[in-house]
Amino acid sequence: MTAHAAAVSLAVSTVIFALRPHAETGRMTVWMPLVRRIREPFAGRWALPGGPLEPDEDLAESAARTLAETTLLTPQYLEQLYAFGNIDRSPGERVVSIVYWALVRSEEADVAVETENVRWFEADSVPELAFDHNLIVEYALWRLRNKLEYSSIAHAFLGETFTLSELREVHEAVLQKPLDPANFRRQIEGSGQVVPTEHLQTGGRHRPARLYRYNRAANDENNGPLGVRALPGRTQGAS
Amino acid sequence: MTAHAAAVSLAVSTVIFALRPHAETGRMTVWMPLVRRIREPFAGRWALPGGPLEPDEDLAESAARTLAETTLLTPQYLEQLYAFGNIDRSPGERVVSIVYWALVRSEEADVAVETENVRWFEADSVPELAFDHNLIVEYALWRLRNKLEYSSIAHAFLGETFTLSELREVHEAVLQKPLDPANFRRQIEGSGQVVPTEHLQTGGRHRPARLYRYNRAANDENNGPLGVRALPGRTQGAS
DNA sequence: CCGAGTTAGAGTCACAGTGACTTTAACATG
DNA sequence: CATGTTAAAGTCACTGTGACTCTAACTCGG
Repeated sequence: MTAHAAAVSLAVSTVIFALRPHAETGRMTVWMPLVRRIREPFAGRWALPGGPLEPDEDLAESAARTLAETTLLTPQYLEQLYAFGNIDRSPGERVVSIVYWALVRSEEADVAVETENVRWFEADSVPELAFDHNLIVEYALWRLRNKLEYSSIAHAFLGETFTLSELREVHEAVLQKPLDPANFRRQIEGSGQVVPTEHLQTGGRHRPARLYRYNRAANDENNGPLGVRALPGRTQGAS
Repeated sequence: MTAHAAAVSLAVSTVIFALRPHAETGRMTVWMPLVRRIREPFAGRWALPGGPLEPDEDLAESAARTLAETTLLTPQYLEQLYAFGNIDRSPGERVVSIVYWALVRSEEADVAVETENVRWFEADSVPELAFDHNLIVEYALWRLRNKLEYSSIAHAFLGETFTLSELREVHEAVLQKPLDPANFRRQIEGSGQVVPTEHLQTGGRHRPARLYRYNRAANDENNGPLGVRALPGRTQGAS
């Protein structure tokens, strides 16, 4: 445990997910912001936002910081994904990257900045990235789709309150398949992961839909000893 | 990503699980080997086996090496657990620990060495450990019990072939509850995660039991892009 | 050599959850 | 005010599961 300063650098990167309408079809799909590398190796290539771990910050803090610095976004959900540390993953030097994945609200992603060096890509068709970041993106997408089916993280893409149709749209966008509205309603309501409010959403040319709110208490139970929280500001991880 | 040598040390530790009979009851329970620290901080305390990451080895390699050096064991299963990196988890210096968890066969654990500085503990009642290792053990146990229910890792505790009763005994030991033999058989056989051999195991004072073998092909599908393998020697992780 | 004891392994039954589908409610729009 | 649209509730057949029963095939004690 008592290591002297080794020739191994430690970096923290983050895969950021948001839902945005597809270019042509207009349907919601999964997008992520990438940053252009300005130095070697892989100068000019797109890569995940991140940077070296500062000695005075926790891992999740570092992820949130670099995430905010490059994209000006604040995540609704932030969880550690994996530590990538193969010897040859960075040409020339040895870098171990601890990667986080984050979910941001769609409305926030809509007003996100796009600059010369920050651009949004559809998660399923990112270009060839720097380092092993294509593998990382693939793994993060797999985790997102996996976790959506047994956990309740979909609300992190939405606002404080939402209709069940909106929640279903999130599921459909992530899982890339249509879901039966009636069955979806039955499952979500039965799981207790959301709680109905007394407000309805009118305006559509149809019957008004009830607004629901995420039920934190019912979901905190199955998170294990590390207790991943779904709020910004509060960091999670080891104690 | 291009970090200069920071004041952050990087270590790799491993939580090793094996099944051994309980001291009094004789029933199988989950055990783990711990090593006694011989230097500060926490000198004298028990801790997870591990050490600093060498620049020329992958993360999983480092886990397997320190595991073998201290306990002389070779794991049947080795998977990354989590990266612990809170600022104050190690007094005085900043250490980020990438923790793996491993499963070893029961018969191998039976002949494992016990020295002054290496001792086996029951996983549910380890003493107060060094650093945040109690939290790490708790999380690893949670992952083990969680993953046993949706994946097929139980065979890693057993030999090449095994009866369904032996496999059920592993599940009962890990989950700490009895399972109905008939229902367990139905589920395991239906899942296709094991395949029957043509051999029977005689010798018990009852009807002979068929020996089964782990079905690698049927289980490799749902492991995600990282493809966690269940064999020693072969390392997994990022490419 | 036989009966008792034990576990292997197959089978039964009631019940809960799910996918596919139908029906009614309540809005906006033309 | 008729029409289109989605909300929300309800129906039905099917599947997997927990609890349980029954038969098979061995070892061991007498």
